[in-house]
Amino acid sequence: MDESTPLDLRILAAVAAIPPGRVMSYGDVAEYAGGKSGRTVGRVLSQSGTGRYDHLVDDIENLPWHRVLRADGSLAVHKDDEQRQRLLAEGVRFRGDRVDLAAHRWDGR
DNA sequence: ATGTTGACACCGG
DNA sequence: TCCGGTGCCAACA
Repeated sequence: MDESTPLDLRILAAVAAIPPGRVMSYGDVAEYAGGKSGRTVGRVLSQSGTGRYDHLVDDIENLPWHRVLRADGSLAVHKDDEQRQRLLAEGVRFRGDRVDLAAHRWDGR
């Protein structure tokens, strides 16, 4: 995955690489994928379900978008319900309405 | 070209 | 800790 790869694709690949039970913030993914800001990551994920990237990602239906959350551990505002269920199902611990980042944050290795 | 709009982040009160 | 304001980047109208 080098510089020639489109940013959108690198972001999707980074998300797809997050192991079950682990999470990354939008900013983390942006940095890991060589992007500029977390906003870009949020934009790509928001489009991942519209068919925009169906031709670029093999199993887009199975993209673990729920493992990406805000820097403070709070969930994506529009999909928070489903996101919480999916994370709980993977054993992710919550502190109230936020994920315990210290315990689940993935560094890409 | 110019303003608006987000699945964001950081800082100060 | 909660809330606003401010900075950001790219897509869109």
